[in-house]
Amino acid sequence: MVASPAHAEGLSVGYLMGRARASLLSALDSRLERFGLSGMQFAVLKHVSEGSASTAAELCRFMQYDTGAMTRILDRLEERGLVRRERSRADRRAVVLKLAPSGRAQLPRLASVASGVLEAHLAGFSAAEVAALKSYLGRMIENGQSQGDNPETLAGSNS
Amino acid sequence: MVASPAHAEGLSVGYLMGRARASLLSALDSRLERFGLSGMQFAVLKHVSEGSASTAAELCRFMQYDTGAMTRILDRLEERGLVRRERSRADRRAVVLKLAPSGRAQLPRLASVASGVLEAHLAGFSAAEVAALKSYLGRMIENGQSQGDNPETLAGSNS
DNA sequence: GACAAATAGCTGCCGAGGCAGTATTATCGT
DNA sequence: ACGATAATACTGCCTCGGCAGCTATTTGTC
Repeated sequence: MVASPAHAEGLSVGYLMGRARASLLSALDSRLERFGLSGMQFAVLKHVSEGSASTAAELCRFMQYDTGAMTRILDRLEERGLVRRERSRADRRAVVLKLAPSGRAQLPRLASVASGVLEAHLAGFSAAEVAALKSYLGRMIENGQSQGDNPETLAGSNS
Repeated sequence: MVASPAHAEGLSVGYLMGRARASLLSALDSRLERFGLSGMQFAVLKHVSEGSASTAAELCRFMQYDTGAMTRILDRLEERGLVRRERSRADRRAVVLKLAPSGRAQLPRLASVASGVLEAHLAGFSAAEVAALKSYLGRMIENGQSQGDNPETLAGSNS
């Protein structure tokens, strides 16, 4: 009755994604531990360094992250002297984020650790397989966005 | 030196997995909300019903879940009359989990909601693509297990 | 049989993310 | 120019998962 029962079997896709993500995250955290950083803190640092976002709000939109949590992460990064916060003069609500010298100095090492973790998890993957994986995940995200807003779209179909 | 730099670009695989999983989870939670259950509670209920695990400890191993958190989830499920806990007579430390009648009655509806959410996220996927996705995730998990234990395996390769 | 080690389940504590509320500043309509 | 609306960043509050510690029970060793 439903589209294809083969898809659903046991929600295993969800479990596998959770496990794979947890493995990636905990490996990253454990390898960054000796730098006193969490994976999330590193990710923020990296985005700031790449200029993906210049303010906290942009960063939150870009990373789909809570603004409160972001404030606290930036607190830590600023305490440790890795990031600087400056009130923007163009928009005095906004805080401009900049990499502090210490952050700039440490970033390459951190980035190499992080990419090492990812490489290890993708060991044995061909470039085409990585691309396929990314594309699948992207499609799932898109599907989820279409669905997430209108809860009545899916009715649970049958008994 | 390392396998392929192309893999690493921006850790995007990690981000995509996080987003895809978050989308799946939040959709499941929001659709289960009117039943007063979280996605995690449903997952436990389902495993109990399928006999994947008959005790809390087995359930924790099977789902890679914390024992303390499991206790609290089972508390809720028992309060709501969906699950029964019985001290095992064979091993008086263990608690045997059984689906209560109310749980058994509600499960089909819940399961159909859950599989609907998954189906929606996998809309447009062929069976082969779903299989490939699962296989990729499985391989990442395996790679992570080999690596997670010995942190010095990966040295961060280069600058 | 007695003692050590391991296991099941539970509890308190901690850190992190999500959410609501607040003060400040921008923007838009009129 | 003025007021309504929105946006930024920050702060408590809540919940949840992970961890350490605890008791009761089982298993293994001598």
